[in-house]
Parts: sequence; structure tokens; C-alpha cells
Amino acid sequence: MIALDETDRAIVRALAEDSTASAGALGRRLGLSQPACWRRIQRLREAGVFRGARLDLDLEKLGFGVTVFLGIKLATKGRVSLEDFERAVSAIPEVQIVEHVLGPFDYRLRVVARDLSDFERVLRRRIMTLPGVGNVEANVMLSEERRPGPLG
Amino acid sequence: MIALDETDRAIVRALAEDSTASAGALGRRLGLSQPACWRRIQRLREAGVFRGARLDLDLEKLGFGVTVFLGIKLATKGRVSLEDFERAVSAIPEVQIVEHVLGPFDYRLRVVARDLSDFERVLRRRIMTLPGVGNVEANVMLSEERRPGPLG
DNA sequence: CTTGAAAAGAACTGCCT
DNA sequence: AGGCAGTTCTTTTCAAG
Repeated sequence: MIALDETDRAIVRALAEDSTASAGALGRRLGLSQPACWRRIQRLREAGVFRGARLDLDLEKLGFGVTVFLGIKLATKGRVSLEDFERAVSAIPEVQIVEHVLGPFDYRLRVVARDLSDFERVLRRRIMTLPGVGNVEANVMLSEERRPGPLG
Repeated sequence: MIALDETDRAIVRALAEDSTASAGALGRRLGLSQPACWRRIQRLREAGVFRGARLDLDLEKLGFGVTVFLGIKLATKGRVSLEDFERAVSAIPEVQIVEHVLGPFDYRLRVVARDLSDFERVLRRRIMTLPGVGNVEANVMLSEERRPGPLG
């Protein structure tokens, strides 16, 4: 774990929301010179605070209008079973995120599809046939809001 | 919805995973010249395919070792109730994502906390006291894997 | 830490095939 | 639509105070 002062936290917060902000622009907003801000960003990068820079896509514009969250409870879950499941689920292109969780479910999947009938196809032919699948629960996303998080 | 050819899809896929790639570097990888690649990126941007550039954070390194997914069923859910709930939930700093969903739950929250006892505090004092909260289900994240998605 | 400047690289523009 | 050559801009990096 890394210790950050208030300025560092402001930088991290800003870059988490908009990674295109330059060191100069950020510095101006925080009352720092361009090199000073740049060095801080560099230090944070070397400390491994940033895991990657991603571009968020507008999936609707790309023809994927349906996002569904699946909670999956495995029927049998030895070590082999988990690995089999994970390997099989990784082969489904419509699966965006695989989360291994502890609680009522064993896995949570974020699945995108073109429409509901496309999702039905994925669910019946790909999800329900996964090795070891027990109970499956689905929640269809209506809207999603991202918040700054605890650093905000 | 927008029509993309194979090259466009390769560009979108690449930028979704690494937004720092320059038009020149991307073009080389795809057998395109720098201006050709740049013009495609520009066209995609103007079409609104990209929604924003975010920097993924290593939350563990920042001292937030616990991520929990909450499914929340409201007890009462008229229009006012939904708005009250959303406003109240937006005031909790530990909440990273708020998803309005259709299915067994009404909302799904992604919550981060420093550790489990910190999470307990958030759950008892912030979540359980939200207006209209009925049933709450929690799944603690063990690991998370992002996949390229249907464009990959 | 700052200012100032140089170097590198990326973004953008016309023109041509 | 793609490529080439060139210009302009930003970002990065290095001085020196």
C-alpha cells in the first residue's frame, strides 16, 4: 500500500475519470507547474497505482443494446470444477467480465448481447451448458452510473 | 447504430484495452499508414463510439482491499422511492457503481472498502439505512477478469 | 519547487493514387 | 478509401535558479 497526499489523490481521481488530461492541464487545475505535476504522475505510475488506460465504448452505438448480470451458483465446486468453469466461460465472446465471488453465488458475469433474443441464445446455448452450472440468476441492466469512489 | 468493418473493429478493440496507443503505432500493427489509421479513429470518435478514457486504478495498492457486490431489493418502489434511493446512494463515497436493474433485484452496487470491518461499517451505517431498502444480498469479490467482449 | 527551452513524438492537413 | 510528405501542436525531458 502506498501513501498519497491530498494532491496525489486529486491527480489519481482526475486521471481515473479522464486519462487524456495532460500533466500541464492537470497541474494548472491543482496549482502545480507542468513538470511538478508530471513527476507526481510518473511516481504514481512507477508505484503501480495505474493498472491500465481503457477507452469506454458506447455499446449501444455498436449494436449491443442489452447488458445482463448473471449470478451463477455451481452445482459441484472442487478445484477442477472451478478451473473447468473458468476456462469454458472465457471462451464465450459475449462475456465481458468474470468475477469470482464469495456469497450466495460463486461467479458473477457481465454479458452483452445485441438484443433480448440474442441474449436468450447466449443464455441457452452457452451459459446453461457451462460445466458445473447450478442455479443461474439474471438481472437486466436498465442504467448504470459510475461514481468517483472513495478517493473522490 | 454504426456499421464498422473488420479494421474498425480491430481499432476499437485495441483502444478499449489500451487507450494510450497512438494512431501511428496502431496503424503499423494493422497494416495502415498513420494518417489512414488516424482518420478512422477520428471518424469513430465523431460517431460517438468512444464514451471516455479512464485510468484503471489498483485499488489494493491504494488501501482498498475489499470489493463487494450488493444486490438490493426495494421494499417500496414508486417513482419517488427510486429517486430518493438513487440520491441517497450517490452520497455514499464507497459506492463505485450504481446499476438500476430488472429482475430479482432493483439495484446492484459495487462497493469498495479498506477491509471487511470497514465494509461492515459501510453496510450497517450507510447501506441498510438507505430509504426503501428491503432485501440486501452481498457477494465479496475474490478475483475479476476482464475479457475483450463481443468485439474481440 | 519553479521557469524556460530544447527534443521527441504525436496529431493534423493537402495532395495524390 | 489509403499513402506520402509536410506542418503544427503537445508532451516529454533537461537545463538552471
